[in-house]
Amino acid sequence: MRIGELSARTNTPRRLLRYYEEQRLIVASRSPNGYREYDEPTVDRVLQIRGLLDAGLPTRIIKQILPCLGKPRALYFPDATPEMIATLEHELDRMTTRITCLTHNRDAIAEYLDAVRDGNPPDVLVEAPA
Amino acid sequence: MRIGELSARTNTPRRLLRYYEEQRLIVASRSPNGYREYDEPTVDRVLQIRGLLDAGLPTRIIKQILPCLGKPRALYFPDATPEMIATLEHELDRMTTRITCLTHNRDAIAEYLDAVRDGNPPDVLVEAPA
DNA sequence: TCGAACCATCACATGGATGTGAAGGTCAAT
DNA sequence: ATTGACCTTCACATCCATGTGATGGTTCGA
Repeated sequence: MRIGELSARTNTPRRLLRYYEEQRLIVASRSPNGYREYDEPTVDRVLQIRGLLDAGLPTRIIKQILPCLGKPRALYFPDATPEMIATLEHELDRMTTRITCLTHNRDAIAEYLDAVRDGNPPDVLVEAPA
Repeated sequence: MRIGELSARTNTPRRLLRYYEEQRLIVASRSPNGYREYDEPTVDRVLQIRGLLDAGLPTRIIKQILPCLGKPRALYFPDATPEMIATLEHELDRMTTRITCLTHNRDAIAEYLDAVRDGNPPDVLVEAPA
């Protein structure tokens, strides 16, 4: 498919698809006329990239992580240098921390919203900032 | 305490503490000489801010979320306008999505690392990109 | 009284993910 | 043959969280 369709199906601006390619997160072949041509799996890949990006990972890291993910696990299997392993381990920790933090705060917000929704707003209303 | 101590205790550059104040995420009183003066709870607050920031929330959102969090729940209780509730609900969804995505990918990475560590690297090594 | 270690404000720089638009090629339908 | 909807590259702009440094005030101990 061409960039327009990929853009539509992933809900991602064309600009960004080109950017991801520039960052070597995705690849595209070219039609004789120079148009980018994407294959089907790219759709999922872009979705995953967006997810990770939105989750706060920079493209630099995503680039390292992606190859270790998809179904056909070993499809692209870069030499797992110790240095890269270390990066992954580090990022693993960061992700766990993030998850904890996010979960924590999400639960707090949920609880808060529940309280408000039940017409059961917090007991005291001490101060309302300007 | 003054900014130096807060910076040390939260492991946060002074520059950022001033920035958070500018974004109205924290407040500081001033000593007669103009120095910022922080109270104890600010330490936790900064930590929480950093966590949320690292989790990918922008200060704009954090500002809205923070008041709904801390222990003395109703301490700052802005009028919960329907519009703000909507924002919170929306952000709640986003956080959940994020958590799912992060968890998903983290598990995949963990699994991958386990495999590599066990001297049990993926079966096939198809292609190593330049 | 001098220097070191704080603090202040201001302002400009950077990096990463994006937005936006110009200038132009391709192609299908009219 | 022209129009309109695609596509290309290039380049500059924006937002946000940060870095960095200039310039100067305050406080304290040697």
